[in-house]
Amino acid sequence: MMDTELPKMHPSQQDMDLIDILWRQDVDLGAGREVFDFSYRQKEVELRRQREEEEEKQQQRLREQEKALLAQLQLDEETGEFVPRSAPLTQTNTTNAAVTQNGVFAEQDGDAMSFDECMQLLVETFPLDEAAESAPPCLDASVPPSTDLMMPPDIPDFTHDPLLPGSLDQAWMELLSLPELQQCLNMQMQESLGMDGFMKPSTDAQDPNYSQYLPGMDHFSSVQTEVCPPEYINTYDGSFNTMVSPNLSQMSLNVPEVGAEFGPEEFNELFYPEMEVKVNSGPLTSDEGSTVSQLAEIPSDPPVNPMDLHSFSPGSFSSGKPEPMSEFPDSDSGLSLDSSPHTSSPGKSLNGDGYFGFSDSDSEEMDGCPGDMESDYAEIFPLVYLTDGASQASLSEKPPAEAQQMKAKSPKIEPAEANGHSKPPFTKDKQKKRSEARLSRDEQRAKALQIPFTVDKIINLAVDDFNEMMSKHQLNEAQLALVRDIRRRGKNKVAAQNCRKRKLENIVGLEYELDSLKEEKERLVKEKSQRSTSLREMKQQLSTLYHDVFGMLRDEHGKPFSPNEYSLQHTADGTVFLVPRLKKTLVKNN
DNA sequence: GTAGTATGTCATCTT
DNA sequence: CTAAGATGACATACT
Repeated sequence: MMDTELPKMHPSQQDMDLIDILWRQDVDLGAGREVFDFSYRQKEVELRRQREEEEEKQQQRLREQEKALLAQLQLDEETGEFVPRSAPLTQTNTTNAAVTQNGVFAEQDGDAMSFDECMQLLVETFPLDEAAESAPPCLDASVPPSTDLMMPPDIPDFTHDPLLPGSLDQAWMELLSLPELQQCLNMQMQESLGMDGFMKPSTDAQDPNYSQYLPGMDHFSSVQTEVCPPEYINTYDGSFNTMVSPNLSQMSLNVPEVGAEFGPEEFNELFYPEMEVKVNSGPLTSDEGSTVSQLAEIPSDPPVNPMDLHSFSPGSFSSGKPEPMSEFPDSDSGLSLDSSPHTSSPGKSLNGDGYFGFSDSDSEEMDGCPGDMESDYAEIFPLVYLTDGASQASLSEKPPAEAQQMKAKSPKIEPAEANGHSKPPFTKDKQKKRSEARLSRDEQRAKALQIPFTVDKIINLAVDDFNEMMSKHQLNEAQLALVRDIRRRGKNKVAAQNCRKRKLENIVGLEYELDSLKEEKERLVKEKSQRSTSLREMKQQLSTLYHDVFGMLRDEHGKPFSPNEYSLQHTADGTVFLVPRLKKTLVKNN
């Protein structure tokens, strides 16, 4: 709810600005308001580039914001469902949160100090040994999961983020300043880190999907449930659960998120110098040994960077072996999902039937083509992936499901999935999702038949190149037919888009023409009126002149001629005759 | 539930 | 004649 609204705010504002600018430009160019639309269209080509740049910047900013907010947003949804809402908080959300939340939040400001103090206290209270057991475990657990699970999802976002490091920092600071976090820290300190009995299963908060999709992570979830105190979970659940290892304190919970973006090492250096030592140094004791070991394995590899993603060639992914970790479809979808609030999508937790779309569709998809789809997408539509960050994330989750639909040819499946998410967090992206799904449909078909080309190539290659490409591979009838269909559909799709665009432009052009004609008509009517008036005046003058001249004429007796009996007529050469009316009529009659 | 819109797809015509 | 493009008509999804 909040998330959808917030993002829109910025765009609208910017859009308005942009429109304003464009309009002003048009005005400068002499376009009137009436013709604004049309001129706008006509200059579209010229302005498009500019607009796109603007939009891209805007989108990036949006993504940043969304990303920063995602966690909290998720929190809202999930908490709303499962737990007393603890408040996530971003500048934008703060207002709402403050209203809905209890007094705890009122104290947000000035919490930063408490956090530092907490850390200090923690260090003091728990020598390295203990820290290794308690705090470090949290970090470890949290970090690894984030890197492991979230890597794919984060990547897209991450690619965007580098440009705006500030946002991350800000989000971080916000997280750190969270009252819950502080509270947790305090509690943790008080209770010491011996959280053994602490945790009780709050799987609700936890995202079952991860375990489902990431076999390796199962133990994580279990560990979480055991270790994490319900209160903590409740407060943080949402995005945090999914992203962070549960066993950690709030702090740890937050950590993973950051770690995912910065990489564990960086994160540790920044916020947990001491912790870092422990984590890195040590085999983790406690019940999470397994997790720890995983962590160790999963090292503090910095999250994959954008370039890395790019480097992934479809071929490598589509090699055909489903690799649970790297290839996992979830990773793809998760890729988008994790970073986005989706991870915490309420639907999942509530229904418990696993990730929306992933459960069934994934399995199906898997059989046909191990989840390399996404990777392929990344290659085929790199821009989309790299530029679309958050929104894309939401999109990516759907494709599988939709693809399934397509396969089954039963669009009705979607509603069922929709149920899965009682409320899709990012409905605004649905269009994109849809289009993406469309593309993925052919993609999936191609995958299913193991067609060795990308849909992109199939569609966009020139005839000669296409034929050459086809000749290099032995394809069976079905494959050939599919390739032809894909090419035909792809080209027709583009043609349809062009056609519609043209039609729209024609309509706009005709509207403009209509306006022009109306204006001209008005002008002509006005001109006619003026000329009519002028003519009347001239007639009047002529009449006056006539009477003056006629009145000055005298016959041989010095008497004026009667206007009833005579009239004045003039010839082309300017000669004027006095013609008897009767005579004239007689002449005429003759 | 309906109307309007956007988009993909197919059939057909045109280039 | 074929391929590609253009376009009307239809289906579907979404708002």
